[in-house]
Amino acid sequence: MTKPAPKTKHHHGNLRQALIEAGLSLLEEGGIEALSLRKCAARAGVSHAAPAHHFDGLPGLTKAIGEEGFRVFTAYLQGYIAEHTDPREKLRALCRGYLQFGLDHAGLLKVIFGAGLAAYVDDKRGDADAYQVLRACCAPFIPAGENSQIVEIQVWSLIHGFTLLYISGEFGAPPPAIPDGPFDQVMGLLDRVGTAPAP
Amino acid sequence: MTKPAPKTKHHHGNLRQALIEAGLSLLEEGGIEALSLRKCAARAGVSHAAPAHHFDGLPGLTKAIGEEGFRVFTAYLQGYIAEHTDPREKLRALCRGYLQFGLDHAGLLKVIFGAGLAAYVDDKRGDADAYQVLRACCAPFIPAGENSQIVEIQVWSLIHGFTLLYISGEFGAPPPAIPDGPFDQVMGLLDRVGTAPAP
DNA sequence: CGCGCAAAGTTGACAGCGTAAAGTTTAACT
DNA sequence: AGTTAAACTTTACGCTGTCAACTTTGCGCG
Repeated sequence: MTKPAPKTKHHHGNLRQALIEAGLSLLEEGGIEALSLRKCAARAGVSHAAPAHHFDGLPGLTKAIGEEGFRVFTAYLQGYIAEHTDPREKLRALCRGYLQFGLDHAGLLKVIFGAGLAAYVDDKRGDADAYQVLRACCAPFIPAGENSQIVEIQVWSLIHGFTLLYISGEFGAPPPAIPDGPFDQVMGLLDRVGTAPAP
Repeated sequence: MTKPAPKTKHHHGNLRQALIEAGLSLLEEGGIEALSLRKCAARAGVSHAAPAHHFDGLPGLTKAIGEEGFRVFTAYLQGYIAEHTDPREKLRALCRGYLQFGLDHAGLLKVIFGAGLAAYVDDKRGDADAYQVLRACCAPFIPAGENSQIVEIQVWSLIHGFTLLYISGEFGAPPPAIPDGPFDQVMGLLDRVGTAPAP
């Protein structure tokens, strides 16, 4: 399948990517508990010490997996907001994509936010990463002359907290498909974002 | 200090509690990474297999530590809301206590929410646990005839997400004391909780 | 009163983990 | 063709959780 890197292929031919994909599949199958350096190596068909030549230990491999996962995460958000034009619906769709990513890839979400998101954000890529997508969706709701970060942090905190609590079962066993009613009700708080406070 | 359990003291005299407290101190010193069954045993002065007689392995010890931590967490929330009577300020104080607990005991917070909060909630204790405190603080803002859970979930999600993102450094390195301005601005979203949607 | 028995704690072993050092293969480049 | 460095393997070490077997302790019951 994916072989776009003909740089060096002494023995294996594009290990590194094979290790990352092994890690991703381990993550899907057994959650974050199941992720281990040695199992990634075994699944890629190399010895347990081979990854050391491509990553800086387990933290390095985990970071690389997180970077890959962050791209998937970004694609989720972009895919969900794509079908909407109204700013409010767009913001709501962003949150739905956030939650759905958490449901589909719970282990990956923990990897991404386990090391601090800053490790994956590449400022040079412009609006191609998840935080820039959030930023763009929040922009229409920023009151004139106010700190833009406030709204972003409000939205991010709300959906991030909801997603983590939801997938860890705090609101009851989560069905794989998001029930529209309750989700929309909770996210109704977003309708107040950026508006004047109630009297 | 704490010796309220003279049940059995064959050799050690209240191991179990000693193991829990060892785990708590390990958590404070080295975060969740530093918590291990063998280190707890060593710190309590017993062999590495001793904990098996008191807990069901590491998961069992972790759960017990989480229960203890949950009591501290509850005390934080109660302490912070105690000094306020206005419902809005009470709700804000609750959130401040939540965040401050996360700052003071980051490892403990991860233990508590790592296994699902439901493991620690004891319904019989009435309003003495953290969720009941949250419930009580949300009660004044529930619109007549509406599902009370919605507001609770909104508040919980917002402060939970904010706390986790804050302590993991997503908003920049967190100072140990919460800066009032930004915190109040973000929590300003709470002022819209339970009010009619904006036109 | 003393005996037994179960609870509490110790010791030793095992598999799995991450990591480091040393050795071997392989490919590329002069 | 020979050298050199990267890629990979092998071996080993310390740490982890868990299990089984053994020793000690002290309570309760005949």
